[in-house]
Amino acid sequence: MHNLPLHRLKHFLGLESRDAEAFAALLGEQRHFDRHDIIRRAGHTPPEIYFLIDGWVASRVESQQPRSQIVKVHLPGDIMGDSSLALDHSAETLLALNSVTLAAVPAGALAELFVRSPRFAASLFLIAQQERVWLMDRLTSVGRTSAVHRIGGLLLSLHDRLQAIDPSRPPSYELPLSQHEIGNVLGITQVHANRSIIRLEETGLIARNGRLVTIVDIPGLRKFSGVPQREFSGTPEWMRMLRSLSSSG
Amino acid sequence: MHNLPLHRLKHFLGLESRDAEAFAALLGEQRHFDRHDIIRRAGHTPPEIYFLIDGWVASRVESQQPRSQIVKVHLPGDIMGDSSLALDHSAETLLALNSVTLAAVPAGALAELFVRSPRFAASLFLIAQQERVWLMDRLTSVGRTSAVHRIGGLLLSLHDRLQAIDPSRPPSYELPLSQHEIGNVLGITQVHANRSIIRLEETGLIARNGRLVTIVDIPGLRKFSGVPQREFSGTPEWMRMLRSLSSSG
DNA sequence: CGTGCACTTGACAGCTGTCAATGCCGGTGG
DNA sequence: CCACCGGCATTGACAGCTGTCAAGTGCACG
Repeated sequence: MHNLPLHRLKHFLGLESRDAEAFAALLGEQRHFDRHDIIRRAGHTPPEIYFLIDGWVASRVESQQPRSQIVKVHLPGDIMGDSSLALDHSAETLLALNSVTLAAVPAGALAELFVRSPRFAASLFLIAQQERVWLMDRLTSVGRTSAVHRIGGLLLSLHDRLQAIDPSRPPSYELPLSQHEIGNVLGITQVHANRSIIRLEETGLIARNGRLVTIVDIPGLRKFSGVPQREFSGTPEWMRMLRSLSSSG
Repeated sequence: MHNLPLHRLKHFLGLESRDAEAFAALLGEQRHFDRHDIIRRAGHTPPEIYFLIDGWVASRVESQQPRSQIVKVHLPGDIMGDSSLALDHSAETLLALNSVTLAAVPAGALAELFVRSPRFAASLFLIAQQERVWLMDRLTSVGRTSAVHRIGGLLLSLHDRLQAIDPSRPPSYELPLSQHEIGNVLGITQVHANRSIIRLEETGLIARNGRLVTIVDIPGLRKFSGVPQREFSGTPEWMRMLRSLSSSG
């Protein structure tokens, strides 16, 4: 049994709230996937969302082949598939990048929680906004920087997010993406991704050992990649007035 | 006095709901801006959001100069500034592209409406998801297609959104963006934007007359640009169970 | 030991950025 | 009214970044 990574939900809810646990109670059976398994294919839309418990998942937009693009790499604690709640046909394919454990929440159960706790609703709203900000940063990186800088930005932002899950973790992690997939995230080809990784390594900002990536110089890489370090507020003032499960039952 | 463009709010709420009007009642005084005026600068975060009543607004992420990137072109009916509700320091600068009329809603008032109408909360959540999907499509366009295709995709998606505001509108509109700004949206330089626009015009898919853009062949341009036509569900089934102002007072 | 997948490297073409000059046009001051 | 000016659009020349094609290497796995 995994210890559920509720850090993202709790970030906006605040520590006194029990809403994260209420959300966890909605989770269905845990499902497991292996690398390259497709969790949900674009076009299908079972009205449910997914909570990523363990492993990495890519969210890929299928434009006309072979122009698909990985728009998000999900890490444990992420909510997945929610961007397709607004669509009749989901926009993204969810693809396991390594061994994955997740659980689903039906949209109806989510709606009930929206009613029971406006604060939970606001929190989910803010998490979606957080995803928008990250997506905007990624668009900026892809739109305005060269391949080497994009790689740096990707490796750094993954580091930042892993750090948020486990602050005691050293600046080093196993990257389960192939270079083809890395290129797919960054909007470059596999061959050019390879060359750019090597050139980034030559700057001394990162080091590699197989797929183990180490950020050697975090401030240096942050400056180099130009990716801003976003500081997301905890529970905003206006959110404290919202009823939470902790105060209603 | 403008007729408020509530089409986007009503899309998910459904016609029987009075929530869109309740939201409209929260709007502060109308404010006016001229082209090039800065509505809100990145870094500042008054806890409020904006409702765009008339005109076009660019949302620009300020990375280290001069690497800023326009991540969204807002049209009437859009909610602006909400992606920064989660941040201590807003990520985006809002910039008037032509004559703009808008009104603000304090975050506190928004929170009250979240409590009074879970259905409104869900609607705002879905609008944020819709923005995520569009942003994902834009990232795909920038990441995986050449400059000519990106221009086509931008012009087509603007057409689609204008069409959603006024379905009777002909496939022709005044584009208030300079070529420098177009390049800034697409992740290319002004010079290359110019060349690409001219090459797109030569395909016969679009026509120009000054800044008046006409989409000559809509299906052709859709195929050419590779931008999918997203169909956003109206009120999803799971949302119908949510209490709305129409049924609670 | 063969097979398949991922990574690496080279050569070359094509797309895009940079630098620079020209033309156009509306607004301003003389 | 006209000269001047600044912003924007257009064009040319050239360099540099990135994609494509192709071949070779290394490694895990059966």
